[in-house]
Amino acid sequence: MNATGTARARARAELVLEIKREARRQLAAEGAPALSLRAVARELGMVSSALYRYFPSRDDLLTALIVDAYDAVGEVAERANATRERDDIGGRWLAVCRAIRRWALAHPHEYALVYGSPVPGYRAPTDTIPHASRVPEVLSNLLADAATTGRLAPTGSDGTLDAAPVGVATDIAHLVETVMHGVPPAAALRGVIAWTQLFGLISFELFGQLENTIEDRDGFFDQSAALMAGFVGLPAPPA
Amino acid sequence: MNATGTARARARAELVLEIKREARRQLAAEGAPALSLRAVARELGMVSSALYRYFPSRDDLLTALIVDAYDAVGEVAERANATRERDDIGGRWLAVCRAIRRWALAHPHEYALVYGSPVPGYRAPTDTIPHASRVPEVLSNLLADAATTGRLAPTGSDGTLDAAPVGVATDIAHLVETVMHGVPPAAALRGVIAWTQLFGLISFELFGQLENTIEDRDGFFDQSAALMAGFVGLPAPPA
DNA sequence: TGTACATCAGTGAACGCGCGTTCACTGATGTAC
DNA sequence: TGTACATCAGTGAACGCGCGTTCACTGATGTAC
Repeated sequence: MNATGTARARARAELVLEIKREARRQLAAEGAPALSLRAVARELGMVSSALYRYFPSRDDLLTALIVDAYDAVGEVAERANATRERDDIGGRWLAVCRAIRRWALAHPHEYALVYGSPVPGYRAPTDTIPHASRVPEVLSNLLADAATTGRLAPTGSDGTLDAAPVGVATDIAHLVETVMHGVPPAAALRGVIAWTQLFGLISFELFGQLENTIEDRDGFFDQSAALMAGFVGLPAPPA
Repeated sequence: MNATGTARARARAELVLEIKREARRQLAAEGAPALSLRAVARELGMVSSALYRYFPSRDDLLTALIVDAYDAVGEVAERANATRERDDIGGRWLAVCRAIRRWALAHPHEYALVYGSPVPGYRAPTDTIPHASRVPEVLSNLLADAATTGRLAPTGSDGTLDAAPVGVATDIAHLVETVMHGVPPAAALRGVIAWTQLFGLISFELFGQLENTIEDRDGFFDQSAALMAGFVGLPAPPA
């Protein structure tokens, strides 16, 4: 009865990991809709019904994979963010953008699982929300750091949202309150837009929309990250 | 043997349409991976093997749906573009963006079919390319019109891409040559970025990433379109 | 216009497959006294 | 420390289902003379 529990509990925890590992392998090979409990069990040398000791249904296994994927991309974003000096806002921005893209290219099916079209018939439970928030939080912190250290260039007028409908102003105000402390509303709005651009570009690259248009994917991505930094008012990333 | 062909040929053409219509209905209800030839046939009151007279395999039916979806979104973009005066660049931009989004919201599964994660095991044939190009072409024409009528604001330095890697410069030069006639490279680059942002935002809205973040979706979308127009150097859309 | 033949649409049965999930069971591990 | 009982992991068979695709066939439509 030590910290890691009984032998049985430890075996159980390990098998949960192995099941997810094998499921992730099949996800990478075939995509989410083709993921099957039976195939996972087969590969693990178990009988399919045995999996029900660990996951009550296929959907629960899928949920676990989604949570893991969000955590994985959240973690690479956090780590990339931490590799730069806190004051090196431009460097942090570029590093985070690149890290997310690198993870996406290395794990295209896991990326698709969370940022692609929803799996039909599957409805994500609310437990995934905190895990999904890790990337937005990194970006929000970055913006907040830029704002509070005076490194955020003014974007139009005085930073307020005079042209925005009241609904948008409310949404942005809420974001500023909760995660983007000290960020002027105009910059916060642009930050959210940059966030959608970042994932839009990665999805386009991964899902084939850049075919025959942009061949220098690395170069284009860096250019895009630099220009979007400027759009938000962040200092230019180091070249 | 008139222009529409024999009775048999006309019946055939109609049935092809009906099959696609039913397949689209099931797509909307269940999503692409759940689309089955048998279910389509059943709903049409035919035996499943009869469908093979019209589509040699499930993948061919899927390809037909993809082509139709690209054409549908391309057409709404073209029509929206045509509703404004040719010189009303800002108005055209906003109208096109909104039309694409409206179509996406009305046909989420068709949108996901072409802009979402690829269907596993399905490899799109090259015949889809021209249909996929219709939206980019509308946006490119819009940019070209802005440039040639002097309505494109300069974006940094002299419009050249001095900071861009050579690969990106080549890609952009190719775009300018083929579809963005007369557009300065710097603006063309920003145009492509805006294109990725547009679809990134629509995908985020459709696939649930804006949940608990942006509630005023309409307002946010318009704000985004306006700010991205500015980013590219286009005139501000009318409020 | 009428007939003989070719083309095509649609049928129904079958092949072989894989899936998620349930259930009664055996045997091993853990717990309480 | 030893024993009696409870908990849990994994088995194997089964249920009921739907899928894509093939194939030999019937009967209707179209074509050539």
